[in-house]
Amino acid sequence: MVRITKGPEERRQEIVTTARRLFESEGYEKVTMQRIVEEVGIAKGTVFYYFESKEELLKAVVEDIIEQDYTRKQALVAATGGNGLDKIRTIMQLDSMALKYPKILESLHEISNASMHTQLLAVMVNNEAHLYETLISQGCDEGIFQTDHPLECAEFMIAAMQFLTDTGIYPWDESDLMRRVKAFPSLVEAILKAKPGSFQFMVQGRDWDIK
Amino acid sequence: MVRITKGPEERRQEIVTTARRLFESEGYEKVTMQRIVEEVGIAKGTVFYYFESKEELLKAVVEDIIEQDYTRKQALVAATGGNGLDKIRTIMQLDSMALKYPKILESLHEISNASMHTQLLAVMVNNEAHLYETLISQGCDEGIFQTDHPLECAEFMIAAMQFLTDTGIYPWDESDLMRRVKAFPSLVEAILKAKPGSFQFMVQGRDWDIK
DNA sequence: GTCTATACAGAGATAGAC
DNA sequence: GTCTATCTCTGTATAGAC
Repeated sequence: MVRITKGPEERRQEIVTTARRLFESEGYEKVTMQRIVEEVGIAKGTVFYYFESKEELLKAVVEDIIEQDYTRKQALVAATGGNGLDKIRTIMQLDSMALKYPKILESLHEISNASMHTQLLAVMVNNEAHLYETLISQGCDEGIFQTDHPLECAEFMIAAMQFLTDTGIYPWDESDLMRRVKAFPSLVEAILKAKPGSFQFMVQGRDWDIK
Repeated sequence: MVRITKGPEERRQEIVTTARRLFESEGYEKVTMQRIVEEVGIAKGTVFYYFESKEELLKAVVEDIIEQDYTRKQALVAATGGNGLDKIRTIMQLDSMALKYPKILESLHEISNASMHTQLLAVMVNNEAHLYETLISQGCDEGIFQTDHPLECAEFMIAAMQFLTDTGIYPWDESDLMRRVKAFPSLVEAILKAKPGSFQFMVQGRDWDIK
């Protein structure tokens, strides 16, 4: 058989990218190592040369997703002007966009995806919380928010909102989703002691109202 | 070989109980069907007669856990007097007890357990939220809380608190856990617009302060 | 250092006898 | 309703070619 040698970083990234695509579209448990190596066009042993196990590969994929997402958001925040609320609005709206598109297949409620989703969620909470913390602190300085625990506020809100709306984690009813998203603004405003209506943007421009 | 026939419900429950014990102590993914049937003392085919797949068996186990937990809490609430806050305190303290003991083995942070934990968490949120909703509404009537969304408040708080403190879901640092739990009272008070200090009991009588 | 090819124990699942 | 026997295919390990 033809032997193709590539630089180690290139090959590694190739595996991660392919695995990510397959995991995202068909679920971690359903995708076999066999399938991955066929798609990449390498031998089975090669994957195990780069990653000790399937779980290690999953970790790498999760890091890949998080890193990409985080970088994009941080750049966006840096490029955005305005007060803390304006900046939070910017990244929150980015989230709602990102949530819609690539989840079509995922939302086939598979328990099989749970390991991947949970890990993703946990790492995301860790990362995003620090981003939000900065913006919440800024808002406190500007007098539009008020809290003694900006980081914990951020973690609390992100964890709850992600968990309660991600249909990849659990097949929530559509009516449950609507109900929850409609309540989010007042909940967030209560936590941050923000002016009523500040977070109303969270339910606007969405299909929640129409359905 | 000896052939033992039992009533279908008895046998089913026997399988669920054994599977639950093994899943809880060693993790869902690590426990094989082979292991389960050996422990129960039946043939492999029998399990597949009762449950279509290993995942179906997991569902049954999760329901078993939730049901037991929910029944106990509901009875406790019914037996407790006082206002909404008193009752919430009662079940919240029950939680912290339940969390401590049977998790010793689980807290070996295994990705393998994620599917089970996530499912458990989601079903628990669904169930407990309704319990808390009643108590929050009662508190609103009594003038000690204030919210337009008692159910969504409940879901939000339960999801966030469980997710951020369950080391079976993700191996959080101990310092993260302490930090978060210490912030919970003021976050919950903000959401429910309760009197400052109302939920201070959440951090008392715990080991958080000592460590 | 990179990679292929192949081997293998053990997993979840199934068919059909009892 | 329960058993045994058996199937397929998985994740993983490894020997050795380039």
